[in-house]
Amino acid sequence: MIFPTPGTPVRGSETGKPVMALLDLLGRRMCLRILWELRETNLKFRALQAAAATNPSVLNTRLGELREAGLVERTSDGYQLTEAGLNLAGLLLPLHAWSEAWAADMPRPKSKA
Amino acid sequence: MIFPTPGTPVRGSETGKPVMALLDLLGRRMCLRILWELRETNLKFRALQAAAATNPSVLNTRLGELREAGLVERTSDGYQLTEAGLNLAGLLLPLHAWSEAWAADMPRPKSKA
DNA sequence: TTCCGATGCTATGAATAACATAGCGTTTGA
DNA sequence: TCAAACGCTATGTTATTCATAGCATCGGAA
Repeated sequence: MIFPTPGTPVRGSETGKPVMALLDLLGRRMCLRILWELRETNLKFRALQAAAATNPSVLNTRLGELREAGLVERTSDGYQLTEAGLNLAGLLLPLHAWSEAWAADMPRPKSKA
Repeated sequence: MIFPTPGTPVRGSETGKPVMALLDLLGRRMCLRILWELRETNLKFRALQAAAATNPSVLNTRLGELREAGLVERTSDGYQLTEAGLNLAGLLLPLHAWSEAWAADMPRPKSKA
């Protein structure tokens, strides 16, 4: 599959704009989740697999992409975010608070209407 | 497929935590992209399809999910973000600047080493 | 040195989702 | 009243993901 890289076309965009490559990358299964799980701790392969409740093939594929993208690196202490990865994860942190407000506004889950 | 809703299990998490539902939702193809394209303008179905360079079935599926999630609504003037959707899209805006810095740090696309 | 368990994957086949394209029924405007 | 735009749905093919099994390596204990 196309590897999302700034400067080259990706799914949904031929322009090569970095943000398009990023949106393609982040839109792949478990990608956001991996960044989320690693945001404040290193995790080894199996621990990450358990944390994200995924299967090894998808995990390994995503990890390969994230390493290629310079967001994740493998150390003797497991996978961890690079400096760039940490910066990106930092941008994702507000999603937590947003999601709580979102949940509070959603009548469906507990059908309290 | 499981519909990501706060309070119910989603792919990758049984906890029902809102942020997990959100990460599942955002991790679906074209979901981030749709939010991105609608961030500052309404778009009708076909215009959105062209903007995101996708096919109508995926687009329609995602739009259904996003409308269920209360992030997108359909008006006589096309699809637009709800207030919640606008708030979320606002959180995504910094990705643009981040991606530019990311691209600048990546030696690969232009192999300038 | 020989186990054993943990680790980091790879392999495989089935299930699911996405893709590309055609086209249908309705609305809008001329 | 006709044509173009619109919002999709349908269909068949391809790509991705899922679930599970299993293998090679490594470190530590016996």
